Amino acid sequence: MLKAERHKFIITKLADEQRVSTLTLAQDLGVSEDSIRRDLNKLHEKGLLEKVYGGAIPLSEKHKSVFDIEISNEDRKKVIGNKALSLLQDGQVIIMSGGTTNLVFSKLIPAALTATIYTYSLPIAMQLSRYPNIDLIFIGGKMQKNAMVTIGMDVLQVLAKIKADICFMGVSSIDSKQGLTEMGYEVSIVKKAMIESSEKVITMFTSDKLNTRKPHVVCDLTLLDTIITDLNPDDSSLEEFRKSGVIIL
Amino acid sequence: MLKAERHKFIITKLADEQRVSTLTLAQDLGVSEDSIRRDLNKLHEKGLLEKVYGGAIPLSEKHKSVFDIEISNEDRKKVIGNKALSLLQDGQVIIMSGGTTNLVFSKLIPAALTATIYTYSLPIAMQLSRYPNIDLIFIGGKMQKNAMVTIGMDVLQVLAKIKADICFMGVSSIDSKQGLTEMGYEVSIVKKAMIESSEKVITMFTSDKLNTRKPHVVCDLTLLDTIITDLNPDDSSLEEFRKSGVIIL
DNA sequence: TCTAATAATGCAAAATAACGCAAAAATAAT
DNA sequence: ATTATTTTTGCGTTATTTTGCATTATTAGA
Repeated sequence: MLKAERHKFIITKLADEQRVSTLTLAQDLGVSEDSIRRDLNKLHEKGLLEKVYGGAIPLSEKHKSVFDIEISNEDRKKVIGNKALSLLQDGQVIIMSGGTTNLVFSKLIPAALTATIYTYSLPIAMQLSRYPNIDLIFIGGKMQKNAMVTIGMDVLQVLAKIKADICFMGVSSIDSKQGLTEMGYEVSIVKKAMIESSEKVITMFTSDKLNTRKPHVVCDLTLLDTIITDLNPDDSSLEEFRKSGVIIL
Repeated sequence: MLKAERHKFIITKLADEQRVSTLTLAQDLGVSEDSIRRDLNKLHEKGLLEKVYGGAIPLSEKHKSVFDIEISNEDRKKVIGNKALSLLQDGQVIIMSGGTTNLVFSKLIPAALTATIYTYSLPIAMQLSRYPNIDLIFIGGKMQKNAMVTIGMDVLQVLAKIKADICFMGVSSIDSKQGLTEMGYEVSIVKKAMIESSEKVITMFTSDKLNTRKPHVVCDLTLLDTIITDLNPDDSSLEEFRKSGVIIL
């Protein structure tokens, strides 16, 4: 049994049972407890588990790196993303806002897509950088660190100069009367600029955002071309939106 | 038995059993363990398997997500990063280039540091976005997708307008005669601009980059203020650099 | 505080790997 | 064919890694 196999076994068992004990592992794998301890130390160094007295437990959420982003309601967001795929066409110029909905959407984009995409979100840019046929342009500026997006004048200046075919916009809050609203003033300004620069505006949001409000207004529903939710397009809770004439997917 | 046949056998067996041992393979194929080791090394170089003590295992499906970045020689890079920490001061304006050395360095920065940092590397920006007291500015532009950095005119324009106290620069190649050189033309231009915009220029590189060359010249040694390697500052292989008067950490 | 369990450390033996080298084998050149 | 050249191979030697044990800390819990 190779050391690497032991490591794999330990990781697997840990994921399975949420805890492993030094003694049990030693018996399972037929090696001394010392070896197991050394394995556990190695795996701990690699940041794959948390050592505790008597064994090990999975990594606590805190120590995870910035690079793995927590996505809530991922399933719903996949539903939304899949609907959005139908709007993509080769050759488009696209603006993508930040947010985890857009991030999930990015992962669903077919590898062959040819397009030019502007974004100001770090995680989305990283995701899109694996697509060989996408011209990717990052809109620089001051970083809003929690959301990992750029904001401010620099962003507005760039947006003012471009003209996109379509923009995919995640939203914080949407309400049939108030329209789109955001928590941060600066983000709301950036979104306004995005809308200005795009031929078509697609908003994507999970149904829990429905009929909620935030301090800063982005725009009202009339400026939106399409909204995409995880709900069935003719769900009753979308009634008000249907009246406003926006396309619902 | 031809070498190519052995290779094929090894790959097949590995796919089959998820592990191969040097000893067993030697017996199976009727050659010495040395030959098997050489085979395994070759196959490892080709990126077809993962070598481990006692044999080999299939490639770990690690960097499946764009978000986890493979860092080679991480230990050495940590040594470099730790040395570089001594150059940080509160209140500095800093430019950071891309590269994994800088990424490792970023992770080592003390949480309390107050500074303004410009960067054009997505992974580094993500990493730095967890520091509460750092003003982070991302330099936008067209993305060079494999390196996850922006390049081109937009980057140059921003760099031309800023004046930093210090810049931390990873390098592809350095040679005591040729100076700094890069694989890509555009990256070389960006680095030139970085140097222009910075009071002090710090270059960081692992010792395997020493005395190597790439097509595009960035600058010669005289423009560098400090170089940081994983070697002891008075290592003999740094002799030429000492003569040029640059500070060596 | 005391005690039993668990961990860390240093060490030597065994296993494995790396290195240099010369013989053997394969390949290319004449 | 045969000579020259490169590649491959196995062996001896020297590192490096792994392992279990003995010993010495450290920890958790009564």
